[in-house]
Amino acid sequence: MDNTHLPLISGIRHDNGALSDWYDKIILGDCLDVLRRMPSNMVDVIITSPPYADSRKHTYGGIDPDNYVQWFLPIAAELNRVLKPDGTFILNIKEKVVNGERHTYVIELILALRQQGWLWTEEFMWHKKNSPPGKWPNRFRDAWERCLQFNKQKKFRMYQDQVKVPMGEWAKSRLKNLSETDKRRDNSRVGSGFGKNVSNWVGRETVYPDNVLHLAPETGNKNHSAAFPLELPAWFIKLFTQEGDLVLDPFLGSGTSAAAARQLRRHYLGIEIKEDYHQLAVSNVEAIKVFPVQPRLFA
Amino acid sequence: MDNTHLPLISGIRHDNGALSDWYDKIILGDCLDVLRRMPSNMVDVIITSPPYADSRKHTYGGIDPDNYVQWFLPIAAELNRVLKPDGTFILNIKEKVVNGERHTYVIELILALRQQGWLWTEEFMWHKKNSPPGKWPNRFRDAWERCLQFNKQKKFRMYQDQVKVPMGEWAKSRLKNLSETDKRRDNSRVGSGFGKNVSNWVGRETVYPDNVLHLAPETGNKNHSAAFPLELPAWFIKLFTQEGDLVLDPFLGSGTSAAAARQLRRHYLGIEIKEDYHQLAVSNVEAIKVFPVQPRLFA
DNA sequence: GTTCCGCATGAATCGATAG
DNA sequence: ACTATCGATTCATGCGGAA
Repeated sequence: MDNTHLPLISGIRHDNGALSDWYDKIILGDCLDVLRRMPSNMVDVIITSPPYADSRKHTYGGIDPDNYVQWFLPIAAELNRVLKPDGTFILNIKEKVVNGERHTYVIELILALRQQGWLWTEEFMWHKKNSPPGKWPNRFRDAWERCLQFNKQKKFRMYQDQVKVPMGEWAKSRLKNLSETDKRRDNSRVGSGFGKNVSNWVGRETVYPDNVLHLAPETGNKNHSAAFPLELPAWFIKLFTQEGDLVLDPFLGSGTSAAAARQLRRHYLGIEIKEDYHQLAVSNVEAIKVFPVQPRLFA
Repeated sequence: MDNTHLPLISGIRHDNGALSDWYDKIILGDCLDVLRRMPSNMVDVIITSPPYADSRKHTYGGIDPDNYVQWFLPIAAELNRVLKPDGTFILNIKEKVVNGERHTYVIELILALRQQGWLWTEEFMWHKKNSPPGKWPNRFRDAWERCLQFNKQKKFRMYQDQVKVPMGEWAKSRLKNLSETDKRRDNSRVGSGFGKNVSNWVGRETVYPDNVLHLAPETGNKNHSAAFPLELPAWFIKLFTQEGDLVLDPFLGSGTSAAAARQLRRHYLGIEIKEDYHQLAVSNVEAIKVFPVQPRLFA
């Protein structure tokens, strides 16, 4: 595979060189080591889905739920350092069931991160429309995950207009179980808008979303499985960054965050410890076709 | 208003009399006092939405978020005592935003309840489909609340079949085609003595739900605002109790939990400290029309 | 080219059985 | 007794092949 246009760690100066040396890299290595070499206050948004406790034993060595907080805290400290003061950290995570109970490592992590200085600004909810099946005598299948938002300070950048949703789309994604009458009502509303003030309708074409995301997890459409669908990091990237900003994912996995960043013309920096995942990420990010940053006619 | 058929606290013996003395009552009083007079192990399910920190100041005197856990723990201890060993406690709650952050009293409460002996079995998510509009520079509108499930032991009663839902739209197209194949298969198998295919497909007209509830919050159809819509407690009541079981809500508010229990022919016990809410609850519960519990001919 | 249809698959969990 | 492994259970999506 030809990665020459995607320089890896070997091409990076370790003397706090130009920030752009860190742009658009997919680095093979332990994220704690790599993060410690990065300059401070350079990342605009961090979006990551760290290995779930014990669930990727063969991939990451498996983090014991009881040691999860202690394992994550040093990494979070570095994430805090490299993040810009007005940047945002999005943590996609969900506690697993241990011995019939939801384990508490996630909520303990929230408390620990606050003690570390992070502000727990918000908890978004990712509703997984097609969660894996399963039935147990004491439990239904799990259809949601947390997307925890942390910040370094109360004032942070947020471009809410970038994630406004057309009302039709919103209603569509609202839920598949919308009744036919709802759909008809929606259509009739569009039709009945004819006599109304056009500017009113234009103004109502898009609405702000809420803090619940309805996305289907990506299932084996390629020959890999992504932790989350491209739309998930894309949504947060649009919300918290502008074109040319830097998106960091310290647990890149198959590269979804970096792919989303590239597609949205943000710079990306991904770190992945497993070589096969790293290769997969490079390949997946390469596959993203982007227009040149200035797709205009020659002057 | 004629409440004679809904005896209140004054009609209850304080000597641990018959359990049925506590059935179908709506009690005006402080829930901690009332709970302490109740016999142990008598309640099948507890469903409640306690006063939100600081947000009902004029109603409940306002619980400071920083003291929320300490305020709730003694109540939770009594709830644990009165709950049957195989019963379930559902806590509908959502942390409010304080000083730009989600406050931590809810997740601290989870940890404290576990230390008290509760098992944190599951966290259901209530997605509020029509959440009230609102926009802030750093935050979207909040469209979900937690429904925390706690139990006294790993084995608890759960009637999953009672909350099955129709299959998704996707099944219709498939069901058509597969029904023909299924019939053919069934015919061939009838000859060989295996006749379970048809019944399998009949059973598959409904599927088990997941742990995300999609309900619209009750909008001001009365002149009050209900903490949750009737469907919310109804769902948990169907899931965790059978007809004739006892449903407890120690913070009854306008009576939604008791109304749902009555409608589903469960016994109810509601406690409410504010007199106007108490009256409202009595009125709302009275308004629920139910068939007699034993609509049979005289023996 | 479209549309339709069949099929594999996913960050799961429990209870029983085995060591 | 305590840990490790395995089978059973189940929904909705998107891909690929077929009509």
